[in-house]
Amino acid sequence: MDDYLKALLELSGPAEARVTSNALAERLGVRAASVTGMLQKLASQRPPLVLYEKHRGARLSLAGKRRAWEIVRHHRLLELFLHDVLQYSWDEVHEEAERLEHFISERFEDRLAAILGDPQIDPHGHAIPQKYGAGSFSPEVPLLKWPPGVPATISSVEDRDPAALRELERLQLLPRVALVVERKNPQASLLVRIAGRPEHLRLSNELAGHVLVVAQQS
Amino acid sequence: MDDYLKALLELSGPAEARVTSNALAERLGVRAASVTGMLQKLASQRPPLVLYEKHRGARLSLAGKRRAWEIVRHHRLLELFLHDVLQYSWDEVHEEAERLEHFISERFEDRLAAILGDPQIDPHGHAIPQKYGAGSFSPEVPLLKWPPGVPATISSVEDRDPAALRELERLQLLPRVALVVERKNPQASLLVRIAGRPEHLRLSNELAGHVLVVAQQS
DNA sequence: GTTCAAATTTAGCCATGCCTAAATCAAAAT
DNA sequence: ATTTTGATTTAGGCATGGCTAAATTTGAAC
Repeated sequence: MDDYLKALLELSGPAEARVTSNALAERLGVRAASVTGMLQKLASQRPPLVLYEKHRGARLSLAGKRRAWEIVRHHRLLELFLHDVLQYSWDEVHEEAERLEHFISERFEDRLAAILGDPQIDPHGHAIPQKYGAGSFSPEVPLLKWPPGVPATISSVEDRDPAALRELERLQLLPRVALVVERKNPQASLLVRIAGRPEHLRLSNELAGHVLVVAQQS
Repeated sequence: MDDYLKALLELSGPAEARVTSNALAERLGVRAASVTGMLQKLASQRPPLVLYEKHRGARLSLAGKRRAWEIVRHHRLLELFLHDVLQYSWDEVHEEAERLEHFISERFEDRLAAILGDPQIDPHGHAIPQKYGAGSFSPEVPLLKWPPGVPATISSVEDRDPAALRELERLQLLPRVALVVERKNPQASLLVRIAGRPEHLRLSNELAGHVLVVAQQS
């Protein structure tokens, strides 16, 4: 159930657009028929967690959003804890956090935040929502879509793909690193240069798709 | 499933006696009929996790024992972590550990043990089994059954009852504390004196039942 | 040895969340 | 405006682990 709410949050984005059953099914790795069933259940909870109109997708209700952001907070606090305290590498944290996020108590959440010093950012550069907070989406854009020549800073990286994360670490493409896209090779790859380094890096579109950037920090 | 294995481990004790469906049902807070169903399932796993003869109870198989001790290790490592790192009080750790013990990975277990310094004892005085180890039962006996006048040391306390734990903490009846049973009042209470203190404490049988002791440490 | 009570098991049901296959709807193309 | 096709929903099953109520077995008391 939590997984559906989280997927809705992430797929509907800042505009809170409706999300189709198919999109949810793909994201969650289940069949569309299962999604329909679950959406019906979520919509018939009291209070409803999603607003669902058949054949036109679903979006989160207020209660659904609250719960979804809470789970995201759990996830990101756990990732940071696993990384900083338990010495997980950054490609290992997602899977474990994904499992545990559903089971930690309010107290665990609070204590974790306390020993981590009320952190704002997780190991992949994602903002950790405040408690009871509605969370927010930052205005980052995929590196793939960034205009060549314009200085950018990596704001975050997609956390779900361990192999990609290992590769990004090897290339030192980490959050807060400044770079410039030198040249785009639309169907295949991207040439980038990290600020303050001479050499160029060639990134597959696949890999660049995992990197999100914002305009150069002053 | 894990819960059944753990309950079997704890109820069958060092002698590995068979445990009846009823005893399991009581410990797990489910109906006896549910226990029968689960025992049948556990016995028909490959390899079987329990050895079950209908109408005469069940005991753990080797594989069942392995899994049960692993869960106990998870539980006690988590309790110690919650207490020492996340600053839980000792009456709060059980419930959270009970939930999380099922979901932490091997890696989590290992890292936890590492940052805790490969600990041997949890906050309630219970031995933390070694990894892959078969665990063992220490020769502790309930304070209620300890002979009056013979010096004893608290080895551990029952971790499942938060109210009792708060009371024990208030009275300073903690693991490694030495004491003597002054007088027994079979149907009601116990008079004890903590070593090096003048005053006597009156413990209800109920409370004393939560305390386990061993012969005085040299 | 029979009876009876308590313990245990069987039978059949509920909810959760997944599945496949079949039906249906909606929207794009004619 | 109709057809077609792809998206979506319905219908009916499966496994998990609970439940109640009704058998059945065991073992203790006569």
